[in-house]
Amino acid sequence: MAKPAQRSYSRYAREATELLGLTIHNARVERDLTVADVAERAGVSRGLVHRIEKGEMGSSIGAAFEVAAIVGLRLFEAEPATLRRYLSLERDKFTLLPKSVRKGRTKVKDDF
Amino acid sequence: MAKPAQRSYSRYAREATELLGLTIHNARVERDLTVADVAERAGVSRGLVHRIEKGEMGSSIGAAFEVAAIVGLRLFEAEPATLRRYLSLERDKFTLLPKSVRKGRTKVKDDF
DNA sequence: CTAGAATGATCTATAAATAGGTCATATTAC
DNA sequence: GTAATATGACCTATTTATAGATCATTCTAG
Repeated sequence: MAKPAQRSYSRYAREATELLGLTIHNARVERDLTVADVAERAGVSRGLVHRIEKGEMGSSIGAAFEVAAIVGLRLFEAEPATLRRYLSLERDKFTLLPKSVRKGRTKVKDDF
Repeated sequence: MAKPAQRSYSRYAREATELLGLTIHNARVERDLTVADVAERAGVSRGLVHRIEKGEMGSSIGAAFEVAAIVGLRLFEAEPATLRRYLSLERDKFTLLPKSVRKGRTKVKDDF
């Protein structure tokens, strides 16, 4: 009962995915790592690394981020310790506020 | 002949995925959008949006980035136009240089 | 030039993600 | 309080991604 297939994506999402792939590719080349090297370290196949670098939308986020980490990319432009602080901040963001401060639903336009 | 299953991920990749999910969640709540709203706009199921917000590694990168865009997140901290410039830069990064500047393979440590 | 290596693409069987439903539990509105 | 809504979790059928192989091409080293 899944969808008939053929997803559509916004331009922004497509370009962001392509940018991630290109950045991974460039970082890998700069570090003189082969696709096979990265695939083995990430525990995925050579073809998957290739598709991630191509920016294919269907790749799993786990594999993509793992590969990104292996080639030395810092997601969110943050070092591990910094990223951990961000995590704590986001985790606590709404736990203190009562949810009732969020009142009426508002229409938001798709401005991307 | 796929792998027997049960992937393992680095801590950095796991935390980056969790941070993305939390940030999406907080952005959605701030905009007073329901999970169902976002799911419908993204063309995915309610459960998938939920899993993305939980930071599950198996979600597709396309779905995750689409949802992120819908709740107003700017991946790579870039507006659409800026992201497009980044894309161009990354695309051209190595096309000018001869590949022979990259000489011997170097050992790189897994420092994350 | 030739030999070797890396890349990029395609194919098939299998594993995994997803849709879409249901249900239980908050949470909010009344 | 009750009703309505949102969330979170679970299940199953189906779609999709992935592993692993092969092959053609491009790049590199000699």
